[in-house]
Amino acid sequence: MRAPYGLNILDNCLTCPVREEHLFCNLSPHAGQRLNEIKSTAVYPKGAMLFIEGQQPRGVFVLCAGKAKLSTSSREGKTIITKLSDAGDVLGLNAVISNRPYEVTAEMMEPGQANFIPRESLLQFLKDHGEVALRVAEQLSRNYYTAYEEIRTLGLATSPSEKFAKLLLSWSTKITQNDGMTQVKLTLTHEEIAEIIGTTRETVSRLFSDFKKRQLLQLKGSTLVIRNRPALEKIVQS
Amino acid sequence: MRAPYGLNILDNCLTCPVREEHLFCNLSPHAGQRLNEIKSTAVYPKGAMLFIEGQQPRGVFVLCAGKAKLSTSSREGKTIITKLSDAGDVLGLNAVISNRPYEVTAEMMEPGQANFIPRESLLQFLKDHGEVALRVAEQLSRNYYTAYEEIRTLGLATSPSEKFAKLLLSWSTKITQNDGMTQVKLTLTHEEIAEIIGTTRETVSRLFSDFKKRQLLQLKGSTLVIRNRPALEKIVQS
DNA sequence: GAGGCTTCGTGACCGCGATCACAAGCGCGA
DNA sequence: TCGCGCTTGTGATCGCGGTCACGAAGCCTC
Repeated sequence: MRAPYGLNILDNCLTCPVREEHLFCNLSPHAGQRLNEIKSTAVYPKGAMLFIEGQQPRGVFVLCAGKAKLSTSSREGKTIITKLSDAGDVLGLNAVISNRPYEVTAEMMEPGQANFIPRESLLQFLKDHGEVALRVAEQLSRNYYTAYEEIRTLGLATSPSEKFAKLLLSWSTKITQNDGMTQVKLTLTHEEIAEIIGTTRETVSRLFSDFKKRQLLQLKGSTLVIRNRPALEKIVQS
Repeated sequence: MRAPYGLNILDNCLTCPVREEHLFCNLSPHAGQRLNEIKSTAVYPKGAMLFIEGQQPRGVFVLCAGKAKLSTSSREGKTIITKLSDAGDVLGLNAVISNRPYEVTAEMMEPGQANFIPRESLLQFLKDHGEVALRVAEQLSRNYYTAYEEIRTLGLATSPSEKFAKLLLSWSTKITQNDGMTQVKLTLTHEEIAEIIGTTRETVSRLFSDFKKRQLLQLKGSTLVIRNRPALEKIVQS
């Protein structure tokens, strides 16, 4: 079975083998059944907007395949990326729970697939299944921690190099290599990195040059090799 | 009845007349009763730390009287204040729900009183009363929004003056005067304001002078008068 | 393979705000 | 009331990073 955008449709992406902490995994059979009834699956091309900052919350999206970036921007056009999401993440939960407008824009960075659960159905579902409500609370709590980390980064780290080092480390912890080094596939443009750490494209460019010169990292094509983690950690130190 | 620190002890500060959205208000009689059993009340002097960043979560504090500041700091000693709390606020909820260390330090800014609910008791209470769990989710969602606003402020507003204006406006919306102007009791030091907007004490001093010169605000003793809201809003514009 | 669009590298400049330093104001307790 | 310590005002300096400007290098389409 072949979907648009060269993507294989996943049969039921609510059952996620990977993420233990996933909101809708390991539900009771009854709850799982009910969830399947109220969800609907759709496929999105690169650049698709799942929802846009300021819109009334229609519902949540459970990302099954593909990556999405969450961002917010000021009137003057300055944009910051607050989170990169991938399969398993639940998007729009805060807005739905608190019935406020989506606080961020969710844009697909590559073709992907997501389950949509309308707001009213979800709220009813949570009322009927109290045990899931507590898991929602836990998920919201995780969201909060992520946001909180962001505050620390933006508020406490003064220099762009500090934030850059922090970002690199956050990438390298995900995929650890057998030897001391770590390599990550670099899918972001300098512009996007700048929007994550709150600086300009040019500064990111200069940071890359600088860090290469200082033997902290290395670029093989689009693969980023972290060569000296301790030194990066020393730059961060917060 | 007279408590230490010149504070009148409140009889039962879980019943709050003011805040409709309060977590533990308007509970079912049974739940309210149960809550009363597991909570304990204490009185704190100015400067008391309810909990400290990094500590294992012992439980939540429901602030009944007094103000508290939530802050986090880096190893180098730089500190940011993430929130000012007053009566009705629930502190430490995120840490308790997700069982992670307290992410901030909560310090009393003036003498006050708080109810303490131990972690285990609270979790059991939430399991027994599913309807309260959903309200916890809503509270967490509000916490998230607050954090999110902070991210926008720190990440999108470039200049200190922008953040300062934003802060002033957030104060002035709370107490509106009959004429165009608003006045607020200023209880924070310049140092603390600096820690809120992420700049230095000197810059805050200069901002005050500057804004006074530009007729945006005025100081009568410790009372801050906002004289030109539209102009402040124009400075913010994000 | 040629053209055009996005992304990236780098130099030059400059202004803002951090830092340091010190004096003056203010409040609070002995 | 005095004096000490916490606050606040303000000047001088300086370096980082934002901004502008341009050219080079990928990369996808036709």
